[in-house]
Amino acid sequence: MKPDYLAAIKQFYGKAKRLPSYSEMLDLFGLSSKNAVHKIVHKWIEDGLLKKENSKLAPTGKFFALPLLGMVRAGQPILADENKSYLTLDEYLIDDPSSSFLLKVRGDSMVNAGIFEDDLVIIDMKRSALSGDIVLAEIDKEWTLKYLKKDKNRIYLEAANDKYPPLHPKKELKVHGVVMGVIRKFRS
Amino acid sequence: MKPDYLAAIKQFYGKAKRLPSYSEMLDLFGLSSKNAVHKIVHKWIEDGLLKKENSKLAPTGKFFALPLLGMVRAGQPILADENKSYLTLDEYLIDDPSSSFLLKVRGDSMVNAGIFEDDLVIIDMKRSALSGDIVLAEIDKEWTLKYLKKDKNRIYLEAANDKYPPLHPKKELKVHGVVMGVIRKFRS
DNA sequence: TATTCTATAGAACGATCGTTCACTTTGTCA
DNA sequence: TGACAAAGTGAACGATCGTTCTATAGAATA
Repeated sequence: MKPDYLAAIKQFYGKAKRLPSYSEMLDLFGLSSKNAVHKIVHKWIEDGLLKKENSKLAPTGKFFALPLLGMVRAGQPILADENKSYLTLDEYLIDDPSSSFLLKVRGDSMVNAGIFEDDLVIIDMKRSALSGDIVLAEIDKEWTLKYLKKDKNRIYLEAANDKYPPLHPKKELKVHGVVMGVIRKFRS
Repeated sequence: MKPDYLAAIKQFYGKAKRLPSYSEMLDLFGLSSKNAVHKIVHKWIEDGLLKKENSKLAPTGKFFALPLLGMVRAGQPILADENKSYLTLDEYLIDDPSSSFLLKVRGDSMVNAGIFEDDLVIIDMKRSALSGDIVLAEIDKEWTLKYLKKDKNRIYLEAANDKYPPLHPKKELKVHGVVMGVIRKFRS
């Protein structure tokens, strides 16, 4: 049974958020020669898992991203080598980390948009909101998650649930952020 | 206008997936003394953004994770300093990266579970599926995304859409993975 | 203006870095 | 069995690392 060096270094990166040095890999892999490590790393670089960037080791997307498969109806969903695609959820969903945050959803006003209670939505505070966007808004001092709509010259909010009527602001309507995406966990 | 060193290093990490060395920070920050960098980094360590791990620099969760806010009804959603919480989407959704992949959803058979066409679902191939889980299954050579149900001793599949009837396997039913979560992007 | 504080400069240091050499062991296949 | 390839050992190297020292410049304070 050969030791799985790749699993070991991935686990290290997962915990430390950095790659180990060669010396650390000696311990990690249970080896005693840096040359052995050097060869292993060299192979990973050739495989495109790692790369040398400014003469320092860094992971590529392939190293820690997940493969993305397409569903082929009535066939096995396979990721052909040619059009392989990998992505990390953070990169996929978050455009600007410095202006984004997550919000745990309360209420059922957006169920028709597929946003349920306890889902997490990613909010970008710097994005300019377009009509039709789902936004985090403050309408007459009340905060809520709704569709932003424009009717002639008036701006108002609309739920994605027939139970709730459209909301027209009496005094003011502030948009605090645009909902970029939603994530929901089924199992833990 | 003071240069925003933190933004610079975050941008570096976002691109390279590693922290820069002190020498690289010199360029990055436009400084010419490593001592200046050393003090800046020291401050970040004190603030809990970075940490020394095995005498090497590594980011903490606070460095790159997003703040998670709770929605307070009729109040501003605020993250109090005491119960601050940060998380990355990858860590939140992916339990075991080595046995997981993403699948782009086709069809509307799971709309009632809030899974729409073109959503991405995270599939874990090693999880054992429980009754009621959403699974990626192969039923009589056809691949599909459905609820896994158990009726007495028989196992079958059920859509989350009234349009579709339950599926009982004629010959075989293989579960290839459990749907751990779903993500949907509204804006790009 | 004089004083204090903070941020940066500049140089020096030992420690660790990754690379490379020659050599040995192990496993595979004809 | 013999030959070759793959994987690991062990030592040496210059380069770069992060730390620490003292010194200087500018802003803040009084």
